[in-house]
Amino acid sequence: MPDLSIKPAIIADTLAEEIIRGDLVQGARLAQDHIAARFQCSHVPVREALQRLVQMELATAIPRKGVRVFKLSDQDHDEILEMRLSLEPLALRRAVTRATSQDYANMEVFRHACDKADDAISWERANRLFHLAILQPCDRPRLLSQIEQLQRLSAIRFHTRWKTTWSRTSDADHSAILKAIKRADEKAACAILVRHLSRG
Amino acid sequence: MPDLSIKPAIIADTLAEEIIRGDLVQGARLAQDHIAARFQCSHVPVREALQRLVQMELATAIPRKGVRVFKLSDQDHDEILEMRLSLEPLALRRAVTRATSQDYANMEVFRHACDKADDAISWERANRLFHLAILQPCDRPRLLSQIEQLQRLSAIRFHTRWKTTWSRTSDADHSAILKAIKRADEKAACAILVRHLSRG
DNA sequence: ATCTACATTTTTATAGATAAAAGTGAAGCC
DNA sequence: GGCTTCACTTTTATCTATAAAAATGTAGAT
Repeated sequence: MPDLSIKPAIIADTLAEEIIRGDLVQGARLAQDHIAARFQCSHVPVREALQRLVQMELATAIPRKGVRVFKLSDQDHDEILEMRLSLEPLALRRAVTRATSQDYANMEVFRHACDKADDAISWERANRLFHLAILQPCDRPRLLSQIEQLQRLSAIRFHTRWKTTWSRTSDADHSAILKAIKRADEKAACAILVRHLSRG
Repeated sequence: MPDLSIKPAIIADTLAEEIIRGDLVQGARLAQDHIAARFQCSHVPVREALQRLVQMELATAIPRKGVRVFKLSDQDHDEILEMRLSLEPLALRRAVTRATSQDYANMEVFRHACDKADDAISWERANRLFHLAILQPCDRPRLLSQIEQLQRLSAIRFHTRWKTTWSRTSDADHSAILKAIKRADEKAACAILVRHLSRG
């Protein structure tokens, strides 16, 4: 969770969500003055916000030429998937052995939110939170935040591709993963997760 | 490679190296005015430089309280090693199948630099470049930069622990890895790398 | 009509000034 | 003596202004 007491954090947070959703089109220019006017501040905090977006890989900066919304190529997507397939099982194995009933409850919340979602945007958000929730108990902060970043990038792709054709479905994989986690079956949980992500 | 035409990049780059080497002690305060005076600029570019350090995980920021040099715990080290053991083989497998003779030559340069190094700092630098060089041909930019970050953090630990007791040695693992890469033996290359990293 | 050179405009990068929050320390009180 | 309060200092966060670089558009030449 970013700190929202500081302007750059607020601005970066807002823009990040818009980029993920596809409200800001890939390659679009992010001009300092324009954003400053929108958030009613000078462009100094905007510069810091843009830097945060660059660090999240949601934007690309070219010195003295400005920053643009990140363009996600097919090759980027392959790489991201590969990294997720490597890191998420790593986190999941640890999470399975450490999860408490409180953690289970938390996972269920987002599984439910996925199934109940009735538009692509809210489904994707819930999905992302679910996939993070099942890994949360792993107790590896930097592993989690790296995965979170990859999941955000995956979300961009989802929105650009299936935003319009999305339709509500109950996700069988999600419940299967949850069941495996609850019976502390790392092997099964990881296997299903890997299959689930590969289909993405 | 960071762009050095812009002040925040220059400042961040310099401070990063100092943090890695341990010149800046863990937990030490990074005050804007002080750094601004040192680099003869206002504190606006300093703020951006500090943000970059935070993004590299070389520093920790607390809003309205300032930023301090990152403190690396034993648990952090475990996590970093775990991630490296997961990501570096992933990169290495791809690198092995893609490496050209030009790449081999590049790897040799840094292997040599390691063996020739006669102080801990230059050895560590060469070592880091070697470990990156063997993965470079993988053609996965974000995987590489993530690994680079983890290697930087490993370097901090090296310097805090073995800076004083370091003595020159020829690294058998390094040449074994290179040989395996040159005969396109992914399995062996990964196995040696994993063992090599685990001994840390 | 197209290209080049130059002037104009726009945008980024940095400086300097100001506001606001946090830290510091001394005086007074229990 | 130790604790609290309040003024003072320091430091962070933000704004406004300026410098510098890039983009844009126009006029003139071929």
